[in-house]
Amino acid sequence: MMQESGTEATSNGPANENGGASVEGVPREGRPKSATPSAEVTAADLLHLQQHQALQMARQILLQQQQQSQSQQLQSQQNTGRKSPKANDKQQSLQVPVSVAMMTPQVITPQQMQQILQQQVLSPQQLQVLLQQQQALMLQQQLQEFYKKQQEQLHLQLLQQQQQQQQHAGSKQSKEQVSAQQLAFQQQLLQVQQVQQQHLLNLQRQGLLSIQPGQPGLPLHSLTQGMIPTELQQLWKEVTNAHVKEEHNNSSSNNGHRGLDLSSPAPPKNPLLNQHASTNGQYMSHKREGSTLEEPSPHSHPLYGHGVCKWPGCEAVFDDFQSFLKHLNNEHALDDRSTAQCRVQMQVVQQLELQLAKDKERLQAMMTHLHVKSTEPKATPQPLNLVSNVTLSKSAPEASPPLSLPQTPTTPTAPLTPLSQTHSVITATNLHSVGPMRRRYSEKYNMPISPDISQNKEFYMNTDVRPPFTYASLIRQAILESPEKQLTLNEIYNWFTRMFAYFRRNAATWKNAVRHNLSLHKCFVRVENVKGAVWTVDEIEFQKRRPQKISGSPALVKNIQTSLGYGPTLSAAFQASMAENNIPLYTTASIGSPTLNSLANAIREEMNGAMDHGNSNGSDSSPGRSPLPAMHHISVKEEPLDPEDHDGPLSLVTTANHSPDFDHHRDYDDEQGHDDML
DNA sequence: GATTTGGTAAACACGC
DNA sequence: AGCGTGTTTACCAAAT
Repeated sequence: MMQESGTEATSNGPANENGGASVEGVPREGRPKSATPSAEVTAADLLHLQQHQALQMARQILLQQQQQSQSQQLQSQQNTGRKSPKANDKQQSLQVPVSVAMMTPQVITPQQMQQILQQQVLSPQQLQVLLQQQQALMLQQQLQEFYKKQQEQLHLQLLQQQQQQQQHAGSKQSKEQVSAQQLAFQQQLLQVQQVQQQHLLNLQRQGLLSIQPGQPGLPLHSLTQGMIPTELQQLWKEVTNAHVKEEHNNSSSNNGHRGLDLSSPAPPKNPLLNQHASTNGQYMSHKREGSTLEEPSPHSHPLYGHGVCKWPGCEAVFDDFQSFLKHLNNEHALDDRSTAQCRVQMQVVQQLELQLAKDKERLQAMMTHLHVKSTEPKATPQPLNLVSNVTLSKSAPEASPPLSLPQTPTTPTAPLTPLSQTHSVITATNLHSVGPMRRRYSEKYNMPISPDISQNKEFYMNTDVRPPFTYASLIRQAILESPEKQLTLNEIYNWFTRMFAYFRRNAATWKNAVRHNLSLHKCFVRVENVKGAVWTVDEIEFQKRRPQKISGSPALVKNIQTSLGYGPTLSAAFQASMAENNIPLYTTASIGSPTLNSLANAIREEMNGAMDHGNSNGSDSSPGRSPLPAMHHISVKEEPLDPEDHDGPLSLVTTANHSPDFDHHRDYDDEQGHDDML
């Protein structure tokens, strides 16, 4: 395998040889090169340091403000405060209701919100608004403070530099150096300011910063809509975590040196804090799975976990179970408050049950629709992607091609990516209904299929249902899933039979189709190899296919691509070189967190959809915008300038050495004879 | 209704 | 000769 990629460069001329092309020579930044590197580095380092400092300060301010705003808001609501069992002088002195005063990370959990609700006569909506307000407020203040500080420090630094330079004022050379240095630094400053402004603007646009301190009832619709709940929680957790952290480690306050909270919510370092964070928030619990925290203790109690009292709103920490029991009997005895809390908890449970019932119902309806005889809806915990266009596939171990998109079929007649059944429930005969289903959901938005496949892998593997993807998509998927991003024809066959029960029949038919597609589509590039010929994917071409038609104007498409930097030239040389160097270009799968990826994907999907429907011919989103999803091995067929001409014979000599050493599993080819049903 | 796209079938060529 | 691979053409159906 490895030799293949290594040697193919020699064996195939046009495909790979432009690898050394100097496309990357394009300067990425417009930064003046005159400045000496060392000076730039120094400035950058300083800036970095100062950003850290500013961030820390911002964090501190945030924490203080958070406290204040929380206590203020809640005090204004009512004053029936109860002291927290937790040892926290500050907050005790504030005499704020326990559940809110202890704005530990769990504050976002429904239980606590509910408790606040019941304690404070707040409706859930009010509560939510309250939290959102606080969050927005904090963010705003934090950001502003941070930016202000950052700018101040930058200016300060600039001044210092100038002073230094004046002292040094000597030779002409050093003067030039100095001015270049200054220039670079000023540019940096400008850049920072611009980024800040943009950031604030963005936040404002999102509604994040639109809330003014005294302005009640401004929900963060856009925020909550734009962000996945987990992201929100993460964000909130980050903020509140910092809060706790600050309180706990006031002496050794060197912890908060992480990056800007907004962009890089890092997991808390302090296990204790994390433990707090996951105490009674069911959202967090799964994140801590596998840790020792989940181990059953000898003294197990539903309300006692990780050394913390899990009574809603109470996070009292106990070293031993006995003291917890004592606390439970004392603090949570049968009184009005506890009763009310219990009622609220019941409501929570009821809500959840209601939701569960609804989902079950939906599942039933879906299964009925799919003619699945499900004698019992074994509410398996969503083995397949039901709701999660956004939650990326569980990041399949293989670096599945990025750029996932909506697998929600848009057509009712779709073979439908199976929803909530396990393959064990569905038999081949049950779902065999699909005839010559030629439609191509995967193509609708240039939709790669990886999420669907990875999520419904089991299903497709075991159910004789035709996958709702085109051959081209499947072939591409097969190739991209391979470690080398290249497969022989036989390997592609094997992938098909391995991954899809459906393709274990009618081999002659679909194999022919596979071959046909490989030859027909420009996106599949045949590369000579020592061991024979392998097929690779030209991602650009793949993305190109659809929009060309949509836009109706190949020239326009080309223009756009060029303007986006993915013009044909680039696709030829750049891809090749990237592929050769095994550099992932812009694979969303390779960078960023899954959630961010999913966000990006969702956005991209939206854009694709919008463009698609909006027939904005110039918008052909995918080729340029979907950012070169996987520039895995890519070679380019001749004459890349002609998008439509795919009848020209390849310049590659087709000396197909079949790889005889490949494991031929022909397990499923026995039925080659009958090509029925298709 | 024309065009595009994908699926299927089939013929053909080539090399092993 | 048979098989696998690859190319190409033709036709049909669905979507645009």
